[in-house]
Amino acid sequence: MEFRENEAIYSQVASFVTEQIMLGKWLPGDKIPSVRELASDLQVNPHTVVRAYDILQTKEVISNKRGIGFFILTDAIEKIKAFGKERFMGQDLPELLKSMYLLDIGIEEIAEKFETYKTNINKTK
Amino acid sequence: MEFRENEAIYSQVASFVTEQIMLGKWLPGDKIPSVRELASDLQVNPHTVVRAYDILQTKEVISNKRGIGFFILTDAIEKIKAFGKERFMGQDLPELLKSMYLLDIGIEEIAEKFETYKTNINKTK
Amino acid sequence: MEFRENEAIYSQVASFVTEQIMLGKWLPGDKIPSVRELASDLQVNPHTVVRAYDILQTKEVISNKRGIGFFILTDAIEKIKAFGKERFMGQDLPELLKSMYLLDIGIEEIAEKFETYKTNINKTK
Amino acid sequence: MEFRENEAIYSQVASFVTEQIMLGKWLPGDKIPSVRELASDLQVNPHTVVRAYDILQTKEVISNKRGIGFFILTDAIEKIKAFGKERFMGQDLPELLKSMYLLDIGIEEIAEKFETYKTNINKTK
DNA sequence: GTGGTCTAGACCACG
DNA sequence: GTGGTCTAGACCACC
Repeated sequence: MEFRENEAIYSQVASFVTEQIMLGKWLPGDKIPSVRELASDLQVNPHTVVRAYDILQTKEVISNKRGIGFFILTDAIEKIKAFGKERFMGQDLPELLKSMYLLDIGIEEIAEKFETYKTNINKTK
Repeated sequence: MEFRENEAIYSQVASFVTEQIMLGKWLPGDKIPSVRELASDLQVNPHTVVRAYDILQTKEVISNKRGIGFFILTDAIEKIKAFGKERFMGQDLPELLKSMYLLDIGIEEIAEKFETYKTNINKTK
Repeated sequence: MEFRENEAIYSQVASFVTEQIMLGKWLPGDKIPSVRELASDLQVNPHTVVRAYDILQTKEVISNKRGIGFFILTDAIEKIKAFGKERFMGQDLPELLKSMYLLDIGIEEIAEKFETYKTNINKTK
Repeated sequence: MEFRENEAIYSQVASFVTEQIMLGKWLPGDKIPSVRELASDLQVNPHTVVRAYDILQTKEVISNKRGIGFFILTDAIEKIKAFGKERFMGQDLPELLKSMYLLDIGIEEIAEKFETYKTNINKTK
């Protein structure tokens, strides 16, 4: 896996996990890869995965069964949506609107890109 | 002025300057505040303003007349739009579309917020 | 049975056994549940129960009759009180007093809660 | 500084900081020692102090001024009391009451120890 | 096997 | 100077 330069790896690992859940690749109730396993898969230090799992645990997306591993909580998807929407509405969206206004970009252009994006996603499925 | 946690202050200072220009508060050809003055106004370290001006100079938005100060270049607005659009289309927008897709946010919601945003901007003018 | 996060499960299992004895639910001289039985009842790994019984054996609260099972020793209650009081006075209480002092909690508040606690216990009997 | 065996060092460092505040040795609004400084003072790895500060920042006891250091928030004492009281009432107190009941310890004994504790504290002041 | 913690040492962006 | 991040490697308790 490749990581973006401008965001901390542990944060991207956490996002990776949430995406697996949101895309239905990992299911609520299931065990997720162990710290060492995911670290090996993603070619990062176990410490970094620990930090990512720690964040997800705080957000009540995953939970630790001692001595066994981490499991996806049954209401993980709702939690992810709640956190994500809060962030989107409070931070991302205001930035987006400001950029659109200042750069003189119309909503039609965004709508078009969004359609293209969704089409591409469905193709790769 | 208050700064967002997730972005470097010098970067937000640079954005502040470009916004003044885009909003027509500071005009091309005019002199902008001295490093010390802006640092004092925004309550930041002068070092930080130097770095912001440095970036804007690299982007050919402002120019330094030695011993006098920094001036907004005549084609600053075009430069800002070019840089801004590139960044927006290449980096910000893809992230946003992904969030919208995963969080199940429709384009209509964005369109509505955008209208509200534009209305509010015009009121404050 | 639910377990507290901050304490090892085997330790809580051991506490569970001592409580059954102190509350008179299990009597000195009697046989206690087999490792497998208790593990099944409490939904824990048999390994964990083994460890708990091991500790209680060391503290001379229970004793193993090979091939038959574990039995509560006749002086179990005295042993439990001795161990418990030592731990309470030497470790738990000092921490608690410090917390009470720093958080500005009065002894009256504790006394009141204690009365309520005792009343509730007697009701459930 | 010496650390207890049964509690993580980072947690004890966090407690150390809160105690300095509660005892009035460090004041709200003031800067606390830098990560490296405290790590050196307490003879621990800087990483460990980072983790402690991270927790305190989450609890809104301290706040980071970028490039300068961590500062005690003005309402730190209230925050500490709130967190502490919640923990005490929800976790420590129930344990305390149970121990008192099972070990047959009276409230008078606790009261006496508490008085002794407070007297000793005042002497060392 | 699992996660949790700690150290040592390095590099980086930021102010 | 400040904090933030990452790695490598080790040890531990627990299940």
